[in-house]
Amino acid sequence: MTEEDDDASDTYEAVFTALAHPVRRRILLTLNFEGGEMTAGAIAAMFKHAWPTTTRHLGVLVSAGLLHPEKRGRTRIYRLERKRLALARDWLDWFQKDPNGTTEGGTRWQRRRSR
Amino acid sequence: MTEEDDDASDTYEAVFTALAHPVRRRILLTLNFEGGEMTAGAIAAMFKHAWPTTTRHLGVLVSAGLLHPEKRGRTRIYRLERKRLALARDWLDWFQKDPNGTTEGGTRWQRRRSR
DNA sequence: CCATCAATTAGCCTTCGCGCTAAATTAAGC
DNA sequence: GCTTAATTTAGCGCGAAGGCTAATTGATGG
Repeated sequence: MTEEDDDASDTYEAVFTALAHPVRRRILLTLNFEGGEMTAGAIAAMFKHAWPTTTRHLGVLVSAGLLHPEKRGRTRIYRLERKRLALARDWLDWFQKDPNGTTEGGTRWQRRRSR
Repeated sequence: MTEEDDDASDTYEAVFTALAHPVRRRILLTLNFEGGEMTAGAIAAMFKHAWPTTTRHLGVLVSAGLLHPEKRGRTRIYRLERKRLALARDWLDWFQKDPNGTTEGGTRWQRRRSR
């Protein structure tokens, strides 16, 4: 039970840490826009910084589970893992609904965004 | 136009960086569960680490716009800013819907979570 | 097989995050 | 007004993040 909690905590830590850097967010957004898959070269070409820097960012995204790498010939393809992003989205969703089902505590609960 | 983008980028950077640390996520969750408001002392009492450490975490959350501080007598009350959390949630939401309205690119688009 | 292209790995350096303790602030209470 | 309680500010130390260049791997093509 305690271990499960730690695992979950580690998961969120990795995901939100990965999302914290603008370069990594831009990689995710572009990947999303481009259909979910890109080569390392195409991703590295987006930035002015050195290629190894991009490689490192890709590593962070992969170990957070947000990207999945696949070797194809001499190029490497990175695929977006939308389920992992949904996990973070769902965590944030807790703050938009009634926290525990009770109405105690004073603050009234507005239900925003019906969709 | 470019400045607006930078501002937005800074906003997301601050918010996701704030969310990256387990202590700060726990503060937000507890605050949510407790109705949205707590004193600094009550928050600090949740953790085994020193009080100034909590003060610093609260500072990070405040400058990310996720918490709003209010002086009341000699105690300080921190209030949860749910709109700010919704902003991060909405950013993540882009990855769960059709990215640009077109169906090109191959990946089929599933619409998860009807609620 | 040798050269080349795609990408990663190794190693360096600087800045930043986050823990601590000690000192300072500020409001209440007697 | 002095003490006590609530909280922040100052400053230190260490380890990790994130940039760079140089070197290495591994698949392709001639």
